[in-house]
Amino acid sequence: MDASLEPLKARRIYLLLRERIASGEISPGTRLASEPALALQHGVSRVTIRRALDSLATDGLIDRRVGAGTFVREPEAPRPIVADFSNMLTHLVEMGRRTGVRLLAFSYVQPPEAVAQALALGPGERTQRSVRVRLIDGQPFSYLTTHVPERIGLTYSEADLATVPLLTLLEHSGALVERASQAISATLAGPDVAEALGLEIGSPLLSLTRVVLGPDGSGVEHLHALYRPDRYSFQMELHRDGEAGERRWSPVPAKAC
Amino acid sequence: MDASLEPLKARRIYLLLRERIASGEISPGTRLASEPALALQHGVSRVTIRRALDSLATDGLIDRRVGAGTFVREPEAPRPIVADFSNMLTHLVEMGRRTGVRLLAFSYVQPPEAVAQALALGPGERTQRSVRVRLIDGQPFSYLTTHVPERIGLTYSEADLATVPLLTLLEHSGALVERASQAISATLAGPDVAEALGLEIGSPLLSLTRVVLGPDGSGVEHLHALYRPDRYSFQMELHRDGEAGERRWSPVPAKAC
DNA sequence: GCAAGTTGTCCTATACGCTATACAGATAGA
DNA sequence: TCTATCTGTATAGCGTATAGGACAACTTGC
Repeated sequence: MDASLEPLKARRIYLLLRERIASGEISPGTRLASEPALALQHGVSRVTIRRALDSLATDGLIDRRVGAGTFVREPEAPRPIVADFSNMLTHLVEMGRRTGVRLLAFSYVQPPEAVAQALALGPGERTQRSVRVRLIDGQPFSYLTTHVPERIGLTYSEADLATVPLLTLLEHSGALVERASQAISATLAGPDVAEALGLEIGSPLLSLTRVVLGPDGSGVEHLHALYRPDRYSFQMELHRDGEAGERRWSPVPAKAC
Repeated sequence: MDASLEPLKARRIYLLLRERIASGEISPGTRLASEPALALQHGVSRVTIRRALDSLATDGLIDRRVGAGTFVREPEAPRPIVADFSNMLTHLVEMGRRTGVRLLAFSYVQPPEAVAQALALGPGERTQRSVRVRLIDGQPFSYLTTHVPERIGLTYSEADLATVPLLTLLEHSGALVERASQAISATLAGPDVAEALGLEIGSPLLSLTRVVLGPDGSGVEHLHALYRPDRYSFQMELHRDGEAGERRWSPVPAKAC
């Protein structure tokens, strides 16, 4: 979780062991090789091994017992939030979890080239830019940067944005929301995002870019979202469809939530 | 490409800038902030900034001009592959791109606990484990670890696996493939994955875990896939559906490919 | 042409990652 | 109980990354 301040060699070994544990290659309850043994195996000093194990320990992945050894801990299952392909949070209500929003920035700006192009804006056309952090049970899990064309953004206030979902604001404002295209990728946490999400710089993040368009192809919203993978993931059910030779996966429609 | 011997801070800044360039956050042709400015922004010395820029320069991502500044170079256009929500590669044929597979490992093993559970295996039941790297135009973009119950895996050979898509093998073998559930997340590259994908250790990766089940709920395949985000991303089209007050996104069905 | 600002190069002092070693306290097995 | 082995802790020393300068060569805009 916080291996980013870690030196090079220790970080490498940390990632290596973390991968082996996560993949189940080293199953829970197993005793790891001793620190001197690991040092020998990896060709580093024992101090370096200890640094790696320290990180694993603060991640809660291992259990160190003096005199006995180091053991892989049973996962605690603080289950992350799960969203389906349409990015709706599911089961939030059933689980009795509370979400919140912190508005970090709000202003009207000249949008980045990529955003202007995606929203099909004219040259010089400005956008309302907002940066929000979403929380679940008081813990931040996503960092959202949105751009909305100025004429649409002016229909609601900064205070609205901090309380009402953006898409609701847009549809109440009369903007017609017809379709969207989104891409999912991965990236690293920069300094600002890392701080807002309570992460180390260089932590992995799930990245989502969504462009919402109206019926006439005009841009309504540009969303760039970064998620903590330990607290949020996309999940979807697929069904095998089609005739033999032409079979493929198709999505199972989302349950309302 | 190889900054692996690079020190800590310089490496971080290298990764950060590289990510921003790859994601288009800093568009091609743009001039970067000056080295002293970058040093100030990131709270490091100019020497460190220069180390990071050196790596970007040898990667061919930036263009440094004495007296003028540092500029983001136009990408050489190895556009990333795009997959839709059902994880089908799209437009591969139209683009005339060739994919390949390298088989890194193949054996029958006692599966990790998590896998055994997902596939609903009995205790002691073994699986066929394979590790493959997929290539596009000779470049690796994904690292796939699959587990298949032994009785199903025995119906095809190691050579088959290196040439024919796994799902095709499974369906030809008589296994009934009914549905699947998958989760998308993000993680960091460990040493082995990093080498196989030609990345630095600690690079961000898109992670997909898919469990394929037969009609009776029996496990058919467990897939753990890691993707280079610069060469691969998930993309999907959504449509706004439902009555007012109950509106939500639904997926636009994939085009056959 | 000139001034301001940029990258390229060199320097020294400091900070720190890493190694190597030693020893104390806890544990487990014979 | 005794012994081997493990983790926890501390120390000293080396090599190098980093900080913080200074200066030259070059470009751009005025």
